[in-house]
Amino acid sequence: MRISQLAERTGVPVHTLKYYLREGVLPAGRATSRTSAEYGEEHVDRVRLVRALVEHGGVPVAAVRRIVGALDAPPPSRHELLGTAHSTLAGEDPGAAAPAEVVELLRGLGWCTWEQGPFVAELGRAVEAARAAGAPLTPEALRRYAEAMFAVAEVDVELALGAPSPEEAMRAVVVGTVMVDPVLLALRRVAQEAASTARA
Amino acid sequence: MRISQLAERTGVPVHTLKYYLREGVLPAGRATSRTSAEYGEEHVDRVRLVRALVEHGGVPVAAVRRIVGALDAPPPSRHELLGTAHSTLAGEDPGAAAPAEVVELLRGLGWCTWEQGPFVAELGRAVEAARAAGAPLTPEALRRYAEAMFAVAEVDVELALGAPSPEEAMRAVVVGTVMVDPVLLALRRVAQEAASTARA
DNA sequence: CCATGATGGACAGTGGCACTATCCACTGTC
DNA sequence: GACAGTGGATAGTGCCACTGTCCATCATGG
Repeated sequence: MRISQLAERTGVPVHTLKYYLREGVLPAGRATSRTSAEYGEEHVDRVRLVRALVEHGGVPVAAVRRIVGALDAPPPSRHELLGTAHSTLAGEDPGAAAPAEVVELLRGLGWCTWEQGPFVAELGRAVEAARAAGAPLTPEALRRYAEAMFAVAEVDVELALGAPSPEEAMRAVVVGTVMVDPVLLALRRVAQEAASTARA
Repeated sequence: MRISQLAERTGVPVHTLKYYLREGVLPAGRATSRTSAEYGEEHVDRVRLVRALVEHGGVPVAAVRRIVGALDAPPPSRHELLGTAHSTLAGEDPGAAAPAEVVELLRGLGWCTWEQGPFVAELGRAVEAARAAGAPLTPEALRRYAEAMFAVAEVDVELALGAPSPEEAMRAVVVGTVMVDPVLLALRRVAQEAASTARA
């Protein structure tokens, strides 16, 4: 199919598709001449993925480029799959070391995590910011939040392990992580109403 | 204290403080003359809150105005507190009705929720977007995510109920909801590593 | 065979947003 | 009484995701 048909199929304007091609988040079609190229179903999927990440996931286009790059690269073994996915999603440097409270929390929970990794540092920043804003985030509350999110992560891991191929697993981790975040936050709000009602 | 001292205390440039005054997210100081005003500790707290919401919470300044407006308004009874906080945080219209799957899920969980509310609709959109992006979000996985987030919400509600005053409770709900979101997402990533390691 | 319109490519422009800079009249302070 | 600080207004900056314009080239219907 030609670019105008790809635009029609996906509902994305031709101009935006050209922009995606320029930015490297959409692979070029198979050139049939110097002024035309052929696009396939994989391009439709890719466009849908990019739109979802940018629009609903709030991911910057530069990060989308890294993500789709990771999806296109030959996926490593399942062991390093999560590491590859995470380093793709983190992108930034850790910046500061994790505060003692966070490290202690993780150790107390018995989690085997990479304490120098970007997400532990990110967690430290987030906790600090919440406290600075005046949120009543006690260590006990944090521990219970962590246990709940461990249950979430177990589902994540099972979904990834259930994927038929390494490619699918990679997609499950990366897309699942980014796109399920808003689902979890919406569930949290709805659950707050339910929990509040249950208390009354 | 004067605006320059407020800037020094908070680390926010005077120009930005003037911008916050213009945008109505920072109340004016007590005018001591036509060219000077006196700011107090409550202004320091407010600036820290605004910075935290904008910088770490990614909240647009227009939404911050609504949030601080809700914090300043005399808080209603504890029963309607969550509703007030949520309508402040939602802002937007529900848009579309929630899909059948989501409504069914909530009923199956026995949650007493307002099915026409903005967050149920938001949840529907998020689920749809995740599926469109190719995330393997099975109904069973969604159910387990929901249960985990219910545990999160229980902590939220307890923190709010534990607040000494309605003002504090309002702050706990609004700030806690917005600023703890990044904490939860960071915990999810860290927990993924831990859960993945535990499986190996 | 040729007019017409689609295509790929380059590059500048748009709109939203969170600031940030400039300017001005005025005033508290040294 | 100089002078930096203040409030107020207006305009500009940088980032980012597009979006509009222009052009040479090419596919295709009449």
